[in-house]
Amino acid sequence: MSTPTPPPTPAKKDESRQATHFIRQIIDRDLAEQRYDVVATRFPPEPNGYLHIGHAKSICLNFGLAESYGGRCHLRFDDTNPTKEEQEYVDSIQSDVRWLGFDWGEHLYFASDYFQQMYDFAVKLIKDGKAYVDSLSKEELREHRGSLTEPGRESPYRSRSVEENLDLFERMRKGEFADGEHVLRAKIDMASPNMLMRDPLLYRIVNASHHRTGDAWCIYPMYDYAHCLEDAIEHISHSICTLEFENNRELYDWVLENVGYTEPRPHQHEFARLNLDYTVMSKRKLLTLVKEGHVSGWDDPRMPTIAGLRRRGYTPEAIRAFADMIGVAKTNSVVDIGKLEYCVRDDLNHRAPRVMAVLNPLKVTLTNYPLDLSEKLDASYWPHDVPKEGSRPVPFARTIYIERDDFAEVPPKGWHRLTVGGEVRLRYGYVIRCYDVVKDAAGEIVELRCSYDPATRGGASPDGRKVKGTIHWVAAPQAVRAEVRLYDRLFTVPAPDAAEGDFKDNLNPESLVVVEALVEPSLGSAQAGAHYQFERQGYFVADIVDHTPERPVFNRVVTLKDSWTRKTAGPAVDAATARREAKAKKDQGRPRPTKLSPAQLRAKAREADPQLAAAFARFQTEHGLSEDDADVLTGDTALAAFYEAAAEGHAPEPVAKWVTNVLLAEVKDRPVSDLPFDGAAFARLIELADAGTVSTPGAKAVLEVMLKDGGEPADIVKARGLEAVTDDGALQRLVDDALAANPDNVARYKEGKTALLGFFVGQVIRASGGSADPTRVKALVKATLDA
RNA sequence: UGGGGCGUCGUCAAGUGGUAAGACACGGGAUUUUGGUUCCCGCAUUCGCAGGUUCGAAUCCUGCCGCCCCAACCA
Repeated sequence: MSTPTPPPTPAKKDESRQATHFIRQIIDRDLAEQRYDVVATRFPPEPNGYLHIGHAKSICLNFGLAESYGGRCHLRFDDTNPTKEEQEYVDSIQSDVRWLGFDWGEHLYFASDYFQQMYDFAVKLIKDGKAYVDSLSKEELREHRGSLTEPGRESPYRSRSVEENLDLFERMRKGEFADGEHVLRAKIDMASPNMLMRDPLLYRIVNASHHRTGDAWCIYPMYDYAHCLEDAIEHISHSICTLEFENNRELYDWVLENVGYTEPRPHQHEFARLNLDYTVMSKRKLLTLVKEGHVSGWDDPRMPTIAGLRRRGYTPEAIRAFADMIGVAKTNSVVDIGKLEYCVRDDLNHRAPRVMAVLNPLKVTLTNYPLDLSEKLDASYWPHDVPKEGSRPVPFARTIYIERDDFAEVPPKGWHRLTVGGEVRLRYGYVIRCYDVVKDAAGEIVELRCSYDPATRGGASPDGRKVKGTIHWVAAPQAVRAEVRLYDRLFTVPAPDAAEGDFKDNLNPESLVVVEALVEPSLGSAQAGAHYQFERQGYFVADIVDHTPERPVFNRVVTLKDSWTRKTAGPAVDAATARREAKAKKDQGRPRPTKLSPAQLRAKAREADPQLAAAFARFQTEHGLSEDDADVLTGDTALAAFYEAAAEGHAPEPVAKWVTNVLLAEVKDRPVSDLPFDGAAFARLIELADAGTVSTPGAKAVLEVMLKDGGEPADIVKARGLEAVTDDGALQRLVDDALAANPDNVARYKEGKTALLGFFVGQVIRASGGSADPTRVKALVKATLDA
């Protein structure tokens, strides 16, 4: 034997990769600005169901962030609704998070532990006149809330005195009222365009026993009131949640500010939740599957729950790799379930020993094998490319079983397996040849009669003969019977929750197929939870619940990638398309308010203000501006005035372009009236650029300075040395340097990659500190390159 | 009186005025006693569409289009 192949060096893969996503950028910024001393995140599940793979994404994000920034991550149960929450869920959640490989240390918290503090804050809000007890019925409340397009109406109880509110709220707490009789609301704004700000409910009466606080409380805080307080009480720095809470952020901030929290305080950031195709992810739907018995429980191996994936045989490492792979962003997306499968294969490949198991047995008799011979063949647990040691003896016999699929009477083109008159190698065994097929009365093949070649023991080919196929097998006398559960995706369509009708209509009837398999004897001693690769078939795990030495039970985690049968792959509608189509159907006829565009807003402003309307007309007739430019410049008075001042005594057209394209981009939402310079100064800057005294990028640099400190453009140009460099000699030297520094790109340019021209121009302009005149640089670069 | 978000390859996803990263999937080849693994190679002249600004635009401006979220005493 030569030296064992060294393990592949992971260096290449690991060196650069610290995924930087928008949340990391926010944290980096906050840390740089010293807003927080430590990064503190939290994973805040409500204990009303089992965790699923979507939660795993959030767990990996929150705990991963804390770990990588040397901070902490809390596990906090958001248990503010006693009617839905149970201790069973509290326990399962903790065990799932731990199984995934994360540790909250001493930071285990419950929202219910803060009920008194939250109550006290509510009293403060009442005393400050910022909260009131409302006594409207549920229906009245809804009516008063208005709609997406109409403002709400204030409740008649909104003006109750502080004393009355205090009294009522205390009596609510004491249990003097029935469910729904009163609520505590924040006094914000019933006309807010954000529905959540229309005097949101803070507390409701729920006469129910809580799984932790028992009957100590009969009023419970609402999510929007409670969650931000939980974060603040725990000194969370970055409160990360999913996109559907974007609208809640305004209320999150309102509550914290109005109960008196000041910076540094927690801030909420939202990312896109995970969607996977061919499954459902909502707790409600998962609960339905469990309750109606479509699956065996929360830990059914077909469920996307952590418990289900664990039982299926997924590893924490695979799930974490998956979380890394899919990234963190704000785009609503649906991830291909193939990525999850890739991750578990990739992980199991190097940790699952190879064994042989026949799922659908076909009897084979080796008619020239001595009747009295009994031998054991040595079979490695690992393929040549997994750097691990270990093997087991596998008994061989005159009668063996092979996979029914590995024989074909009429083989398709490209068949590598057994056929009549053909040869195939038995893995670690012998080369055999089939010469006869035995069928029963129904025409079903019941046995193959083959000969074996004694010279090929161990699968060798001493005569150099080419044997294309190698198949797995088990010796009949020693074969062990095992239950094998073949799992497949739970649904037959990529977006089951979007399709028409009930999502359960799309359940895959073949998501579980149980077979009685014959496995090699070494599997008789398999331990529950142990992973194996059944060669050529897939990865399997000894079921952690049902597997026993007497009755082995294996779950299929995932099949092997199969480039032979794959060519029959179906058309595959992608999930996003399916969802979209279904949604379009659902939405038909439902009135939706349409958002006013900026153009409409500007038109409205002009309608309301005759001065603006006049300016709009004047800019077109007197200044000769296009309707578009005139429109943009007359959305508000300040901008119109700024432009008009700048245009005074200058050519209007370039001024309009500079204002709309350059200035607007820089000031964003800041009103131009706040600028530390006026239109006239801006006009002088444009003149400098027009005259070629400064280049365009140079002028933008000047504008940066003016935006910050004001000042006279010409002075800034002089002070910063921003005069345009137009001296060809100096420019040529810079060009030569840039070309010399990038020989590869010069070569690629000459091969036809002309897009690189911009690259070289950029290099030269950068080298000049932004003062080189781009037009000249471009000409020089091109001439030099083409020479 | 509506508001808040999002559109970059089949699927995820970098990119923040100067060469459209990477991964999965897919196609081809090499190695292979697993039709597995591994290794090479290929795979967006273009970033929802259209105008504009700029020497140069996925990135800036304008318009249009599409998608998601909000009217629970759920979270």
